[in-house]
Amino acid sequence: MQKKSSATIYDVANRVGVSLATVSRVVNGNSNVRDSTKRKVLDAIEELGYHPNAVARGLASKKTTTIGVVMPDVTDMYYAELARGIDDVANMYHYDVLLTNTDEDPVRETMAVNNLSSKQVDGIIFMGNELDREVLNTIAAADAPVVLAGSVDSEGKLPSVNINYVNAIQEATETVINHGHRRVALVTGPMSHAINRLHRLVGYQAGLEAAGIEFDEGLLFTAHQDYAAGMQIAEKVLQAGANAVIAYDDEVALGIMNYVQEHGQRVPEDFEIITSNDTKFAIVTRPELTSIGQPKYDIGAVAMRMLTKLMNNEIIDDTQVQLPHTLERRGTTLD
Amino acid sequence: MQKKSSATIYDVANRVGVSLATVSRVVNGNSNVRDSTKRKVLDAIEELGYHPNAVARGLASKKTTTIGVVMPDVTDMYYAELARGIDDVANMYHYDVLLTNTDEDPVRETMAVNNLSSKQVDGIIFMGNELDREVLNTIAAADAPVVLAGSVDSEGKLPSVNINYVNAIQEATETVINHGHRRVALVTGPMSHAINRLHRLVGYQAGLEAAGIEFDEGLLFTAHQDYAAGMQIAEKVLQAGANAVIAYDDEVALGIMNYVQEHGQRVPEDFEIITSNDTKFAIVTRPELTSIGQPKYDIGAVAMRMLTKLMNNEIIDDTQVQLPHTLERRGTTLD
DNA sequence: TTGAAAGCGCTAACAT
DNA sequence: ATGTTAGCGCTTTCAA
Repeated sequence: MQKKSSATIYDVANRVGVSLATVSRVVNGNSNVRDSTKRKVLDAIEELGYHPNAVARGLASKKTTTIGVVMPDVTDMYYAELARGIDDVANMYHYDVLLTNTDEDPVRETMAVNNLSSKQVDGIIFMGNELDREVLNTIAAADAPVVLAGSVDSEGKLPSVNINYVNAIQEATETVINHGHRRVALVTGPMSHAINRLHRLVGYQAGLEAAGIEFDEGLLFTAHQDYAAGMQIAEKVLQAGANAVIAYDDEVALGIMNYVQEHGQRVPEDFEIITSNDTKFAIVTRPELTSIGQPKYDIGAVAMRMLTKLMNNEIIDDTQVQLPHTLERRGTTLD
Repeated sequence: MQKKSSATIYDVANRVGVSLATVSRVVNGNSNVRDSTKRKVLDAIEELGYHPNAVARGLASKKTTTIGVVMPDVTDMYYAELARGIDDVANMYHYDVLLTNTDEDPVRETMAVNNLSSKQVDGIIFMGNELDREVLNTIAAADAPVVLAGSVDSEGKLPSVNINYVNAIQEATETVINHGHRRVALVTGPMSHAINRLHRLVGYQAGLEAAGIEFDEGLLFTAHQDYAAGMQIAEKVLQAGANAVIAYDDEVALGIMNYVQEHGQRVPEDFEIITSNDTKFAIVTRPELTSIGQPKYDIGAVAMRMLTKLMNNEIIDDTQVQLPHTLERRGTTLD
């Protein structure tokens, strides 16, 4: 099978009788081309079916107009919605997106970033957990800016777009407490992740403290980010005597909801639930999930927009953006 | 800001005192290198922190080890799960994935494919609807093989991985009819899409015919692929006097379920529902959705595997793969 | 406004 | 086993 090698810029130049440079100029919209020649070049491009080779262009210009997106899992609705925001504004600015799933495995996160920089991406959007120093160095060496979307780094120094997790969780915690449910459990991911240790837990504790409730480590739970894990942890949550739960993931929250309901709890009368991501999952069940409202699409979109500026060496006033969050009161809380 | 230009193959060669070719050989695992020099080269690579530039490699070798994935929407769980299967085996074979959302807009599908081929992807996985002739030609010209995943082309000629939609829908239709629900509605996407016209509708009609029920066009409905659309169409479904529905999308099915329940129907006693994609959405509600079971991850994985063979010019016995489907009987059907 | 020419970093014959 | 030498298709000074 022979590659029907497509026309190159050289063929176009030849056809018209101009130099490569001239063709390159019209292709790239450079103004310094006489209208008549421009027209001739355009015609030749049309006739020859010429399409610029982005790889060659990337090598010559050192810009690939490609960015890398590193995320835990596309099938996680939260990240998928961020990814959609990223992709839309990436397209808007004519960037393509190289996508990698890592399942939050630090080893794969590192490999992903290294791989992306060998592909010479112009920038990276990172979603996940800790980006270790080594990786950061790799990125720095590759001179590709990074922005975190819906993620935090423990030093809080990297450009990032988030909501204020501390406040959001605190408000959620206070909400159920105010409804008289004072045994509130917190279900998050591992405390080794900065976002859980430095944000969610802190907000939770602040909520307790505001109500004068002593922190009880026995009400702290860790669960994987899926429905089955929610079902599983729910048993322990109930055993711990909780009558409310703040969950960090909608599928987990749903697992908990179904489990507790099937074990004699009325939701929300006996047991309240607030979830964190307000994905599509939150509204398909009965009752619907009360949730922290996050502008997920916007988090992705703003992160990507910030990245375009970084890639362009533009000055950015604030690289630590916090978008507003809400509390979407629905059926799993009282009132 | 100055790019700390990283080491090139040239630097490594210089350092060791060998030629570019030799370094290239060890980097690419070519056996024709003496062990001692190989070691020296490896050391130099380590010391210099050399990372191969994939763009340069792509230009020289005409292989980018990148494939393109064109899909309607990452936030659609069905496609997200396919994408995960694709990504996993892509990584397994050391390909990177360039992802594009098209919202099933033919214009954007075309643009996406054109763009991907200008980026010189080695192959494309397409999910969506009709790939028009023009686009197909573009791809052919780019010499990049394409395989459809969870999608069909009206001519049925492109390499593809699917389930047997006709049989699956027919079985679903017969199932509810056997339960005595003979007014069964079909909710799909637009009939302009081959998969609806040539597969789903056909299976539905076959199911009716097997039961000796006459086809009633009034029980045919079109809805967007989301929850709100399901809610909306449900009203009409009820007005049409249906007592069962076969839906092509889980979110749509959920919208229908919630609507009909809120309008006096008991599910499944009065009204049965069978959905098609068996995504995570199917099991989080009460009742859980009865669904056609599709090996979504595998559809993606197998499609990607097939693509690797195609990119490798390997002989493939069957380019029209149909994976087995099931019927997952859950709470929205009787028995 | 246009052209000439030197790369970008690497692979792949072809020699040796 | 290793080196030489052309490119790959394009951008980008620098001249004209």
